[in-house]
Amino acid sequence: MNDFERRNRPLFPISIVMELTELTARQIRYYEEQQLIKPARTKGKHRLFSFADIDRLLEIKSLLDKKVNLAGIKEIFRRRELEEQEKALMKLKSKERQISDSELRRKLVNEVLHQKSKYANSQIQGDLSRFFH
DNA sequence: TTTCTAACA
DNA sequence: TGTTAGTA
Repeated sequence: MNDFERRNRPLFPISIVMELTELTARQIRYYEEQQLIKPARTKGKHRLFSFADIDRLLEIKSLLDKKVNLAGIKEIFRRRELEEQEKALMKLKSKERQISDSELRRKLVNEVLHQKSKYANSQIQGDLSRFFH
């Protein structure tokens, strides 16, 4: 199990979350109603919170202390998600470039080893394969 | 007993 | 946001 799965695993009933966050059940349910958190549910419809949910609730509490209203908090979370998506996209693009580079290298090596280069007939066509593994 | 939803204060 | 009613 990786860290992401660990952080997002639904484990705690609302009573535990109330203790950890010092929020009332009413507040926790209300923040969910306002889409600031999305705890999982048991088959009996009871909420199950993850460590990530708890972190989020603590941050909500902190921001409310700083006089940020729920709309503002929602906006902050929205921007953070956009940043993360942007970051994930850059990572994918980077990976694609790496694949392209390795593919290009593979083709070049293949050309030289099989003397397919347009310089195959030049005098430097000598055995370049010794430069590759 | 705990938690849930809905509704009123 | 607190509180209460009636449930599952």
